[in-house]
Amino acid sequence: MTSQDSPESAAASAPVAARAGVRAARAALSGRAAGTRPPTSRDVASAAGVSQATVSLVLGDKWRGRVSERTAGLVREAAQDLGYRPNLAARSLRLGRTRTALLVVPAMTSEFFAQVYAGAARVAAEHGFGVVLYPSPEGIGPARDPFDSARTALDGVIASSMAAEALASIRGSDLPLVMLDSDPAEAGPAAHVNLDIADGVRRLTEHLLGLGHRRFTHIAADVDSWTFVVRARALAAALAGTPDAELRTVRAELSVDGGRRAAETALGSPGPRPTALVCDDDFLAAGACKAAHRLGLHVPDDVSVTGFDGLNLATALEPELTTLTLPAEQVGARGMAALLAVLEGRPVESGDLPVALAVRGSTAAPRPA
Amino acid sequence: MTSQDSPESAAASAPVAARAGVRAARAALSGRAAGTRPPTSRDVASAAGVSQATVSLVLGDKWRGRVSERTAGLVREAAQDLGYRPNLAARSLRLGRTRTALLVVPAMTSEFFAQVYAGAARVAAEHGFGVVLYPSPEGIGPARDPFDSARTALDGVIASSMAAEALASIRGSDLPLVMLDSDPAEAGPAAHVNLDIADGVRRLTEHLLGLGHRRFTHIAADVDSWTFVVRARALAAALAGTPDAELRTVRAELSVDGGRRAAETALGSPGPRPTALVCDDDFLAAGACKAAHRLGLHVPDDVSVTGFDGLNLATALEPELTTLTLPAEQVGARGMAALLAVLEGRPVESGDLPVALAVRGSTAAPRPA
DNA sequence: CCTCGGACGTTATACGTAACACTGAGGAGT
DNA sequence: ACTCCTCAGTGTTACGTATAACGTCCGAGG
Repeated sequence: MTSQDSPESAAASAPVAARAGVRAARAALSGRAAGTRPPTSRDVASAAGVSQATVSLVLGDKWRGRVSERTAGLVREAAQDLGYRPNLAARSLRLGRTRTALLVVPAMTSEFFAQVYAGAARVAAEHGFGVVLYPSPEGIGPARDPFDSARTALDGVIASSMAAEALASIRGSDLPLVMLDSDPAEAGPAAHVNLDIADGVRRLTEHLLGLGHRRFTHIAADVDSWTFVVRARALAAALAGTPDAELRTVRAELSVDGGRRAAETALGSPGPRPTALVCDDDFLAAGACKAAHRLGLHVPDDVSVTGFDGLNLATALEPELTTLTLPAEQVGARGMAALLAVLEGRPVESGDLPVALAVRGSTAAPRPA
Repeated sequence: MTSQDSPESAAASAPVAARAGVRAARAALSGRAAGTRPPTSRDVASAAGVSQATVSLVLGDKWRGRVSERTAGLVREAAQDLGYRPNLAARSLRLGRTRTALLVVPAMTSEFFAQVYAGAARVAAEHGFGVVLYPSPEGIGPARDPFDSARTALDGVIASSMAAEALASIRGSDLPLVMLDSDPAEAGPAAHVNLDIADGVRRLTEHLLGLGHRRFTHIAADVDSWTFVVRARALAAALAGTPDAELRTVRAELSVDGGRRAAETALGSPGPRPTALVCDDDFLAAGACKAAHRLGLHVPDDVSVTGFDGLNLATALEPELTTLTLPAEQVGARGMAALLAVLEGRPVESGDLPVALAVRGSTAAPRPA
């Protein structure tokens, strides 16, 4: 290997020459089939008879006025022939950007957040971005923060306020951050995408008041999250205008069974029975329906039940749930759009997303006393 | 390379010197706060007073017998102080591997596949891998294959057989592939992770036969996918041993409403009514329950209904669904484990995953004629 | 005749990492 | 005294891309 090809390149460049020789040989052999190594921009260049820089220019669409139409065509053809795909790692290294965003949600197994992901991924794909998920917020094994190792591979973060513990370490990094459905007061410098939950709750409450309900119990998620705080506040505010309305609250673990237990408590308590159970999400509402059933009560005639989120579950139940349908896909899409805006230095478009009230079979006028 | 190396390299190397000078100045200024550029292994090296190569050795855990305990400690301390994180793009470029797997599923908004993802991500994280999702198989805008641009950033693929259209382009690449719940006959060279669905269906059928059911209708998913083919086959096979059992099939769009319509057809058909509706998934079963309700039939006394998958939905319904619970998380975990095995050249551990029969309130003995 | 812009490219880096090939010092063996 | 190890590291390279900084050729203008 201590080749003597040209007189003086001697010691230092010997390995270079050797390697280059090997590669040249391989490349010359068949152009592409050698070793099945994926083709690089240099391979395209030599196939097209131009320099690697020109390939980069043409395929990067920055060639107007710098490369002739004919040459550009040659390059594109060669790239096509070889099945050239740019190496993303090399590009990221060179540019210092990865075109990848991190989405942090409490649990992907929730249909709601799955849709948030879908929306974010859709918008991302339209702009050549990818979306990765924060791996298992539930925590795997020893609590090594997975964000830690991945942050060099990210351009920005979109985070739900419900993923509290993950947020701490993310705040520490100086990555652009977009918060979803979070307290505007503490979002700090981060952009945020919010829902007009207060308005939705007001309309839901008016629907129930209009049916004649006066005794409400809020089946409240036992989770310390902005979105649930807002729901509770809005419900209280919406009932405040009706003097004879009364509101109690029972906290529930966020699951079907948690909802069932809370509703059994609410419906079995001494004193006049509530006629409307306003639940913090559709699963809680499903549990509430089960509780009613167990106590021999009929939904909606004995007790009305409302949900929150508008998941598929809402229409799978019998009766179907009256619920507030949150535009989950839109939340994700707007979140990604906001992140892209931040990354490009554009102003973030603001305005809360509307929430839809879906009136279905689980609510009706209460039976007269 | 047409250089005249020694004396007059002046001109050529001038920019190098300038750049290096700038960097040296910046680095010297404050060690890390300059420009907020993330620290590199070279920064760690100079902070620890060693070479970059040593840093790589120590942090890569390949230093036994090559670096003294003391020096290693110094390096680790410096890395800690600077908050050093290896640049993943650079590492991938150097190693030609990305430690990233692609998961291809038909829809993330299905709870089942969300759990598959969770399992895959868990195992991946345990091995320092990441999992990305095939972006929107539903197809965004013009059908530019998203896999196309991303394949250089992947080490392997895990794919559900239900994501048919995406599979074509993936088969073309020579990435290691693991198929989930797919036809062993056509999996080809790919490894696969399968479920013992036939056994589950047999147990489910025996449960129904044991209750006295003889007239079955299969509410079959209107999807051309291996897993549904197996379900249909297994059901027919399990009933074959009981001469007086009869089986009809109604195809249904894979949704609650599809299930409702199919069940209305099944229950409203002329001739003796089926007493058991065996549905291809839990959403179809929910629809079947709604259909029964609309026709004034009681579940399970007038008609038994069974689901498939064991989603949260199954226990949210009233009555709760008797269903076959698929170990979705395990499927994802085994898929990732298989991919890791392939990547490391280890043999893939085989054996079908068991399926659990959950007997709940939606099945009972049929009312005597 | 000289020069001066385009048009059309090319050359030479740098990005941050991992790994190979070395080196120098201090013994051990013969 | 010589070689041969081992220890404890260092110097250098290449991975594939994007881009700043240069050429070169050519026709037109002075």
